[in-house]
Amino acid sequence: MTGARNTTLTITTPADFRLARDYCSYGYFLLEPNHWEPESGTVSRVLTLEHGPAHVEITQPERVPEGKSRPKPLPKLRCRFDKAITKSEQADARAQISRMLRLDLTHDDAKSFHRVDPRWKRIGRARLSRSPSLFEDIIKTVTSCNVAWPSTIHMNRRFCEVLGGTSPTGHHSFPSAEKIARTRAGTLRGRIRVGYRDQRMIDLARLCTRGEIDEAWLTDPATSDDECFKFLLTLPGIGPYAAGNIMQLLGRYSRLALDSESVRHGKTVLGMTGTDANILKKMARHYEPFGDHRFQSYWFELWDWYESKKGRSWTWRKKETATAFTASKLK
DNA sequence: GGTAGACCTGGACGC
DNA sequence: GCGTCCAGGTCTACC
Repeated sequence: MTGARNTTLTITTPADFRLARDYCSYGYFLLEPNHWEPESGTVSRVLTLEHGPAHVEITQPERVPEGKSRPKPLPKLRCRFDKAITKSEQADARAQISRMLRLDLTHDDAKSFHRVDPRWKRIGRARLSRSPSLFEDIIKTVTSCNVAWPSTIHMNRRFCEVLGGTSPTGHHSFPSAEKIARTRAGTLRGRIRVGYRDQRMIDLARLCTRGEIDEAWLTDPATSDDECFKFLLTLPGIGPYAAGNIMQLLGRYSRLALDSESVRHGKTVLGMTGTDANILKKMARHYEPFGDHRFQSYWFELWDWYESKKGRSWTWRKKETATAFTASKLK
């Protein structure tokens, strides 16, 4: 994907940002159209821009500091597109990449979290990756409800293959809200296999296109976590788990997103006993001391457990996780 | 406010 | 290869 006219952007990151660690920090990095190449440390995916889809490859350059032998990542990213993109598209691409990689979370924000939960200071975990858009995060969350992980992978792949746009090098994008809003329920059900989620996803897309899901309001510090959570619960297909998960994707970490994996974690790692409902209550109490960082503490504990089984997340391969990360194989 | 059952898909299992 | 069972979170109806 080289070409003299193709655009390359450089994006400055916070000093503590590490592409491998911070991108491979949440399960969505394994879902299409996202791709992580462990050998080269490259993030790639298609971004939807004003003049059409553009594939981007993102790397973090390294340099060997004077007097040292090991290379250290530089606080910048190199973003190579498969076509030339306009100035306004470049600004949009920067914003989408920044959202995806949580570049808005500063080194000081990370320090605040580590003061509350010092367990993650050494490895430096604080950021959780997400999608370039809130709409994609919402739909991905719905594809993760009431299914096993392989089905979530399949739904996201089909979304891109069936409804996504195509970049000049033949890569598919995640479909826009406008595209899904215009799609028939039968297409979602028959070709993307989303089942009963079909109409709910179309309704979510229509709410997005009408501006009724206002990311600026949802992320405004003046909007309380309770207001945000209550609003999310009014959305079709969004219950307590999905609302909690969308909260963390919005950068609000004061709530947990409790599901069957939480029960497993409570039993397996925290040694909790009782009915599932009892364990969920115990989980909620267990993470209270982490306050506004509850989800980060919970999630990195869960992630650490996966890594104890499967190695560091930045060594995982998408294909292998489709079969290796099912509940029965993680017990 | 709490709870039972339906909603779909796909993996696991038995034959 | 086929049929059956089950897991998974949300929604609705009902008590």
